[in-house]
Amino acid sequence: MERSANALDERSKRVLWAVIESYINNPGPVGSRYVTKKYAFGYSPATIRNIMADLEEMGYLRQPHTSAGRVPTDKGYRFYVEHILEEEIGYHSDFAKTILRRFKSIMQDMESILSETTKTLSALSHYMAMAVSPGPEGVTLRRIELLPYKEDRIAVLILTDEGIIRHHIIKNEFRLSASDLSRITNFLNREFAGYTIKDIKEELINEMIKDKEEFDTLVDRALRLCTEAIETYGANIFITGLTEILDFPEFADIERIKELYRTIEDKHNIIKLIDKIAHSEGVQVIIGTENPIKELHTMSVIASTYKDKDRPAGVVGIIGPKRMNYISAISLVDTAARILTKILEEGGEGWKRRK
Amino acid sequence: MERSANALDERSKRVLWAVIESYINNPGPVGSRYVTKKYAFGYSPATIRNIMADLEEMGYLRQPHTSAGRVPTDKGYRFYVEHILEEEIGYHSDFAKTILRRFKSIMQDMESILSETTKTLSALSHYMAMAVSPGPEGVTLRRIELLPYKEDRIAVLILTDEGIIRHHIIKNEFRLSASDLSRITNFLNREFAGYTIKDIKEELINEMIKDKEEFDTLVDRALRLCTEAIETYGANIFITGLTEILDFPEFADIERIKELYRTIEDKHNIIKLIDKIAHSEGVQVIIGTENPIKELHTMSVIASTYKDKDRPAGVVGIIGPKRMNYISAISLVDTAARILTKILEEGGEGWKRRK
DNA sequence: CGTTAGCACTCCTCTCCATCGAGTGCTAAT
DNA sequence: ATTAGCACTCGATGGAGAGGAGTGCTAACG
Repeated sequence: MERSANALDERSKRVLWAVIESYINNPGPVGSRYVTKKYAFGYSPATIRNIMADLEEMGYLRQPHTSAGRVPTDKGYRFYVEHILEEEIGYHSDFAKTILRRFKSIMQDMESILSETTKTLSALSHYMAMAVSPGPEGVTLRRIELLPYKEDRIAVLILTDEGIIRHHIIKNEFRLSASDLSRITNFLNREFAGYTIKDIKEELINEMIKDKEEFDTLVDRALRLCTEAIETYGANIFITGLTEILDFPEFADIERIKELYRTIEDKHNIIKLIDKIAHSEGVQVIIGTENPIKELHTMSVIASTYKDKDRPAGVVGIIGPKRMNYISAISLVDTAARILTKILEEGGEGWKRRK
Repeated sequence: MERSANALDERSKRVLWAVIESYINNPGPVGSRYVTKKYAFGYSPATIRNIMADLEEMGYLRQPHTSAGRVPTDKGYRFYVEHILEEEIGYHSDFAKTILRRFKSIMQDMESILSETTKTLSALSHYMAMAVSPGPEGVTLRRIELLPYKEDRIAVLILTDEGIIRHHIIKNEFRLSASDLSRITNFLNREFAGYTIKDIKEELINEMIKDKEEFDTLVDRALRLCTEAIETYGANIFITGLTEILDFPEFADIERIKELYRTIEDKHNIIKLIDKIAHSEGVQVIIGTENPIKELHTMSVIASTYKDKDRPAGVVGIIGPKRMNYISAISLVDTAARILTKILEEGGEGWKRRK
């Protein structure tokens, strides 16, 4: 009955698949009899038990306690999603329709779109949804405006190609007049428009401050002013739909909820996760302990990057229990990423109206 | 032993006070013996029992079940906070210091300040904190800017006296040029600066659209454009610190947490609550069933309005279990409201630097 | 007449234990 | 290799009983 440690024959695969599907559809360990009833394999429970014992030995399943049914391990889920990912991922047209309809009515800045996306995504998937806006390296400055605000304040408006808008208030340290500001604005746009925020932040400003002696004081002041506004630029994280997953039996334990809530409230935590996803191609599935965030070891994350000019811009995804409907979740996330990529593409040409 | 239905003699008051304080300090019904031990009244438990029975009859206390200790009713808490409110409310200087220190470093727009305020408030009180930014009727337009953005988009920037900044993207339906926009901007500022958003929304625009024939088409277009941007203006609600109250024994029940979370996630819900508070003077305490929101019947809300030009602008407050430390919570909320009022006052004169 | 000691009683909470049932692992038969 | 049969394990369920906190009542007291 010995079989090589990692090779799964066809029959084992089918049983493993059956166990995982059963477990996803209703919680609680799945037993050998249930599998034989639900899936007509043509084997008796005893045979299935043998196979399940093998699968356990190989690390795909485990027993919560002796004489309970089997439950998939992270390795088991991994097997399951690998097979899903091999298939063509279905474009989720319901989702696409819903979300495009919403966008048509708002047609707002990118971050409003991301916020709407997470809402739609969590409503349709019944899991938590998250989205991350492009970071400094993925955002190209289109226009910067310095406007006189209050007596000693200036409002800085940053408009980007990606449809992200940020405003910022800075002190008018040098008591610059409206016409000064207008001149500075022109200068800034001439110098910096078309560069990414990251480039502006790291290279240009440093460089120009270095040989500032060559410039007149107004330019020097312009650089100092916009430094503060530029430096605060950071990606925004949107997370919605905690209520959606609250009813899953895996959150019957109150400590779990508290832990989860604390984890997502601390958004810096999520950054770690994003890095892992941002530089990979296609839909990423992170199961349980594969997650760098310890608090999410009981959860699965499905995420994908959306792109701008063929470079990864931001991340969109779903967070749910490990026992989640991977097929529909993967399809939803993939669709979301495609839509966001499309919006950015069209945005580059001026956000043409969809027909 | 009968005594008139609502009059509390001095001794009863002292006992009631003792029971409530005991209950606030540690959960679980408080018994007659505990009271005599902890507070040296000079009476035996039996006497206290009699008094407590009277207090129960009058509706200030109740028994969770026969032969348990007493627990305050909402009426009991009401008695308690009325006495607190009669006293001079202590200015919470720790809080004031902390928050002013933070503001000094950010010195940002009003909504960032509100966001920071809730964070500090929840961290210091260990309850949930909320804040509401001024609504359309409390916000005076200082400046509006229309900037060409993408090919067929215009970015609208709204700057207000209260330090609230909003940006909005609208369609450039009329293919207006940069110089058109600049002329429109001038026109809008000339006409509307100094009015509240509400006034602009309701009266001015309607009026001007009515006799639009008298105006040239550019003005007509200007009005239409800014209508959309103005109309979306709404108050923002900030709520932080759910994690702070998660550990209180009243949330040992998982359903309670879910319910609470759903309640605060639906921000429209909170609006109802705000109305009740916004038009009252001083610190408001809303105990349990006094709350118009049914889901908050097990909670208490402590809130106060902050003002701008002597008119109520927004609301800041704390949400916690009924069994909460009212004395410190009231002091914190009062201090927060005063600070925000002060910031708005100073903002009116140009956000002068604090010395 | 208010106050107090004493005592029976109530009701919650915790723990223990028996039962039940689902599901396994093993063995022997096919 | 597969299967039927069976003993066994372990969690879940629920009832019984002990323990304890606290009350309400009564009768005695100053």
